[in-house]
Order: sequence, then structure tokens, then C-alpha cells
Amino acid sequence: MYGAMTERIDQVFAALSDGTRRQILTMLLEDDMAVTDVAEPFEMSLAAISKHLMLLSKAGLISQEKRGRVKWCKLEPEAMRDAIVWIESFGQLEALNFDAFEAYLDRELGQTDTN
Amino acid sequence: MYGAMTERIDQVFAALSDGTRRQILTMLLEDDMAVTDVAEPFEMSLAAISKHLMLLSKAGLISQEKRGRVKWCKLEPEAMRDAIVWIESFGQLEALNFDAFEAYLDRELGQTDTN
DNA sequence: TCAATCATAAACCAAACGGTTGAATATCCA
DNA sequence: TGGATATTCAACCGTTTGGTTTATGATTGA
Repeated sequence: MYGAMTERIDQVFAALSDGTRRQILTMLLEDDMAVTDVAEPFEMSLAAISKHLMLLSKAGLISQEKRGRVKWCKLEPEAMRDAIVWIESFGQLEALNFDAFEAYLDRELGQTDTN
Repeated sequence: MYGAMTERIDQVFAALSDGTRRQILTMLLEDDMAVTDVAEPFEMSLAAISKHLMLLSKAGLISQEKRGRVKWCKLEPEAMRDAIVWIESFGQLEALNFDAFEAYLDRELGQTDTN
């Protein structure tokens, strides 16, 4: 079985792996937008953008609320949190530099198998 | 056409969107590993792991060097840089809070369409 | 009421993903 | 030389992705 958090991180990274979707998220930083307005700058059918928005929605990165015939898209940046935590933790572990750290431990603890 | 940097970011995020691959990257934090050793903890064929490693390699997140019959996998964390920059820039823009910022500008610049 | 607008659904397509199994290749070592 | 080991290749499978076009449903407003 695959953890719920892990699955969410999968979805968020997958959502971010497409330039169109990243651009949509950037647009939504400024303001909530209707689907038609989101689609306007792209050379792509409305249906295609609608699919991208559904994928972003499933990943939790946006929410959509229908008022009348207009569906408003709102950024939900909190959904990025776990993915950011993963990537930052990774960076910190990497910065730790295991080789140097282990060499340090070897010296400090006076291990015998240090050569 | 799609920019080279953008394409690389696509690949990195796509590579990170799979739990198996994230786990592999974490394993490689500690040390370089042979393909067989990478595969060991997973309930998956060696061929499947080999494919994951090729994908990570194409994304630039690891490099592979064959010495004798063993192919060594080495983490290349620099490949994550642009993706991290994107996600961090996004976070900073988000923290900026456009609504508040624009309201501030409206006040400071004495625009007439403020209501 | 009727036409226009907003958005999704449905059906289709090609390509990529994530996995399998079995064969092939390359290298090591006894 | 020949067997064991390390890895990939090739073919296959079902699902997902990213796009299309056409049809449909819901809502608005003159």
C-alpha cells in the first residue's frame, strides 16, 4: 500500500511537471479567474485547459467554485507544502554531505576501521 | 517551441512524481550504488528499477558510470536547482500577497478607480 | 423564448508510464 | 572455456497524459 501523503506528493509533483499548468498557477497568484480567462493566453482548446484545471484540482493546488455559469479557479498554495518539505529536507540532507560527516565521526569516535 | 530550461524543469518534476524514484534518490544521498543494490529493497523487477534509473538519468538527477560489469549510480543534486528556484519563487510571490500589495499601490499612488 | 456564453462530456488519437517476462550482452572468475 | 553475475533489450500489457473535435447541459440576458 502507498501512503496518503506520499500519493499527494506524487500528484503535486506530477501537476508541476507541465509548463502549461505551472503558468496557470502563476496566473492565479494574481487573482481568481474564470476557466475561459485562464484559457485565453494559451494556443489550446478550452477543453484541454479544462482538463489541466481538473488535474490541478485533483492535486489540491486549486479549488473551483461555480457561480452561475462561471467556474472560478482559486489558488490553494498550501497543497504544495508537503512537496516543498520533501525537496527542502532532501536539500538539507545533501548539504550535510555524508562523506564528510562520516569521516568526522570516524575521527571523533576513533573507530578502528578507518584507513 | 518549448524552452530548454522549461523542459528540464518538466523532467525533474516528473521524475520526482514517483515514490520509488524519490526513495532511490534518498538512498543515493548516502553513497553511490550499483543498480542491483538500488533494486534490492524494492518488490519490483530489476528491469523496472533499471527503467526508473534511466528516467532519473535523463532528468539529470543521477549519473551512471559503468566500471566492469557494475554500473554505478551517483546522485547529481544540482539538477534539482531550477525546479527548486521555480517553487521558491512561487512561494515568495505568494507570500507577497497581491491583493494587499495592489491595495497599497492604489493608496500610495492615489489612483482614481479605487472604490 | 431564444440565442449566446461558459464549461464539461464523450469519443478518439498518439505517446509515455510503470510494470512484467524472457532473451541477449558483457564481464568476471575459477 | 564455461558458468555465474550485472544489466539492458525487446516485446507486451493496461493505464494515464495531453491534445483534438463535436455534442451537450446549464445559465444568462435581450
